[in-house]
Amino acid sequence: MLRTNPGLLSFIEELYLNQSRKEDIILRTFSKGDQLLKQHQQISKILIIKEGVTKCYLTEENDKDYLFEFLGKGEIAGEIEALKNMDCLCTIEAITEVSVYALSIPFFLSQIDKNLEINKILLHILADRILNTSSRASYQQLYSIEHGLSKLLQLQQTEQISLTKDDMAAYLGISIRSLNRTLKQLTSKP
Amino acid sequence: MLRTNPGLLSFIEELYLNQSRKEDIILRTFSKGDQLLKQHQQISKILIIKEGVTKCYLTEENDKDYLFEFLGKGEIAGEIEALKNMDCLCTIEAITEVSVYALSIPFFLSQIDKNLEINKILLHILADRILNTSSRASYQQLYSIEHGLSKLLQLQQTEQISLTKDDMAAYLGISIRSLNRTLKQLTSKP
DNA sequence: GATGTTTCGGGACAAATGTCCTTTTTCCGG
DNA sequence: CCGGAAAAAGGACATTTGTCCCGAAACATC
Repeated sequence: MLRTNPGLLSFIEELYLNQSRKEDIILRTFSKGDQLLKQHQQISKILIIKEGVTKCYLTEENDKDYLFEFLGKGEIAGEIEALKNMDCLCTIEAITEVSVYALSIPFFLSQIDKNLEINKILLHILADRILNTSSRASYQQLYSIEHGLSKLLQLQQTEQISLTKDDMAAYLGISIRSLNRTLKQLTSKP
Repeated sequence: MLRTNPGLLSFIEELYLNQSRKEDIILRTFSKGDQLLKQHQQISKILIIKEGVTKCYLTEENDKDYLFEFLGKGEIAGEIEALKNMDCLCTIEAITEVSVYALSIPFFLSQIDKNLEINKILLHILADRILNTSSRASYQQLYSIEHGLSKLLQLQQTEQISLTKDDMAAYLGISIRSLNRTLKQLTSKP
């Protein structure tokens, strides 16, 4: 639900501190609501989240949002777009204060081209993401919306964040009306 | 819908012909209905499809199947499980006669460990798969079932295969009853 | 504090979908 | 060719979900 990757974070942290040029990896901060990457636009940097939580979503042609995941510490964004040289697939938006390590694209690609270790790390990241996406897709068939919703509510507790109802509905893939109904059920029953 | 990867196929073909030991990559054939990999079981080989079409699905605890994709020439299976050293996520089943290149797991992992080129190839494969899965997930929100269904029917025409209704329903994520209804609509209207 | 404006929740209805069960079709063995 | 079993199709109903819209609450303005 909230994805994190501590291993990648410490790896990048080290890269950041040891870099010779001081332009390959820079630190950036964003305020709540800022868009780190925008759907259909060219990416400017590859981002690794150092602190904070973002949401990753895409807006479909019918104006509905499809919210893929919440990204936390150590999660990476933009790497697929860089690899495939394509425009941004989805929008990454800060839902808390966020700080990130931003790698320049040439730097990232040159590393991919020659650094075996980074390749392996990235391979595992992408594999994890596939596992995550796949299991979520089937999860939404298997479990009831109640189940997903209560996990969302939990997430807000533990992370001390507050999601808008729009976000919750977009994540669960339902309308706000349905969300309200389910919320009412949840609060009355248990 | 039917995924293929001609580039990977010719790459493996070459590896196969040039291998020194004759056990790293072997050829295998399967009949329609055979299961190449089975969910929850350990994988024995990494497979690359040389010829034929398979379906990739997982059976949920409520006994419903979730059909991810149809895999054709050049598609790979088992690589994520090998990488993450885990049991098979889904079942791969032949829906036509199928022949595959089967790589031994130690061979595959040793290549990953030291061969930069294979790493890069795999990276692109996984990136493609993420793009594919993501766009399909949102696609199913955006487009009507009619749309997906007519694409399925087309696929059967062009590939000269015939899917069972169960498969079609599992792919579309609906019940057979719904599938029948939609089929009727499709045949009456246009 | 009254009034207008915006946001939010929920009622009412319609559409879509699943489940259950009956009817129809298909397929075999005799 | 017939009868019966098995598979497929479809009718009927219940449930879920979405859309539309109205009224209540929150907020701002004067």
